[in-house]
Amino acid sequence: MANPIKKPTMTKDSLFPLLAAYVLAEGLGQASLRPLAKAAGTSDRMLLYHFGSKEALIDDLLGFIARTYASTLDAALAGERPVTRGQVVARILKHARSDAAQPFTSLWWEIVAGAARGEESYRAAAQAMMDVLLGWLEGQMPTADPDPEGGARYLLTLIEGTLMLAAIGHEDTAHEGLLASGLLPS
Amino acid sequence: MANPIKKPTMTKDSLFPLLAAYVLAEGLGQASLRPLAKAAGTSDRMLLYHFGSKEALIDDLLGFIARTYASTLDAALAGERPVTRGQVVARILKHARSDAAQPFTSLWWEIVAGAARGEESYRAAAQAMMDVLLGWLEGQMPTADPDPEGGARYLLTLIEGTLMLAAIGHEDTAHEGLLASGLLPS
DNA sequence: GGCAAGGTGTAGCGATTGCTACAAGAGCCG
DNA sequence: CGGCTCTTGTAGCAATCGCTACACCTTGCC
Repeated sequence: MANPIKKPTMTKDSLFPLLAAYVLAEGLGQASLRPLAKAAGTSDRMLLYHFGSKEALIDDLLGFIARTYASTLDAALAGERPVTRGQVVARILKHARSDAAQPFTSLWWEIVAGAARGEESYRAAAQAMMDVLLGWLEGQMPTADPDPEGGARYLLTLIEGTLMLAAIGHEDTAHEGLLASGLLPS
Repeated sequence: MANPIKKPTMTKDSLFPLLAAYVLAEGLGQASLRPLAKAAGTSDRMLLYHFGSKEALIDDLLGFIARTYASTLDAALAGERPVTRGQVVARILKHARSDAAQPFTSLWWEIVAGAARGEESYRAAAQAMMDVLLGWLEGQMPTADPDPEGGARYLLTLIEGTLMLAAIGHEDTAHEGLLASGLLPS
């Protein structure tokens, strides 16, 4: 019943950044307990002690990553409000293609795949991250935009399609599609 | 040096449909040799005999699935040529959301995730399937369309973004995005 | 018939998986 | 001090992984 009797040298919160770094670098497919533990400087035994099971660990970790995503976005996408929808799209795409965002982009498609397979925590994490991005888009829509809410959703759809095509090596197709959309200056 | 000395009761080509059915139902993550063999009515031993290694098996199987995708699309999407771009989008989305296409849609995101991680055969399969879809789109663009090639790429991007959002439970967002695009009748 | 070669089953190997049993250290409260 | 709970390490288990060694059977050719 009593709470903290001993100072733990290692808590969930201190583990999350290291675990997330490993998963971002190696992918969820490589996220077995022993490699994860090694990356976090602990043992599989302790990971299970803290999280109860691997499934719970992944759930928590996806939540952490989704939360981290929000602050990362804010920090990376600061700047004055764009004037056109095309500038909004260009800013997002430039960020998504940056080296800093690359590990996250790889992980993103694994999360989508898990969500598509019905894994609930994957779906929750994916939804949370899309909510963040959608919120950012809504806040960045040009002040003169006739339909900021619908426009943000339209741009989100287009952006995610672009990123998917880029992920499979169809970036040219995506680029030509964006040109044809009239959003980007030719 | 000589070729077929004995009639094999089981060839690669006779295995592909059963293997593909298993992967479509269970996902690539569950595609271990023994379950695959069981689904195909053979043994892990024989799968390795035919394909050499699991990696080669998956490579071949992804190729088969990509090839199958083409004929499936043709069969499912027959019909008279649409008059508007919106009708093209609506037809694809209706098909993608059908029960028949659901297993494939789940598998699709696993393939994308593999491609994003740099797996070459995943990327090849994903590119092949997008080529097929793009080709179909180009052939279905309205005859009066001012820019069929660019328009097809634009629609492809929008469609894939919509499917991704739907896969993670953001179908409402995608639908509102499509409405705001002006392609669909409200 | 004999022989070589392709095809197939059985058994198993070493590695890795998630997880657990057991014991021991560390700090608090009485 | 004595005990109590929290924390941690060591070992190990049953299952599964991809893959292989070995033996056997069939089949076609000479």
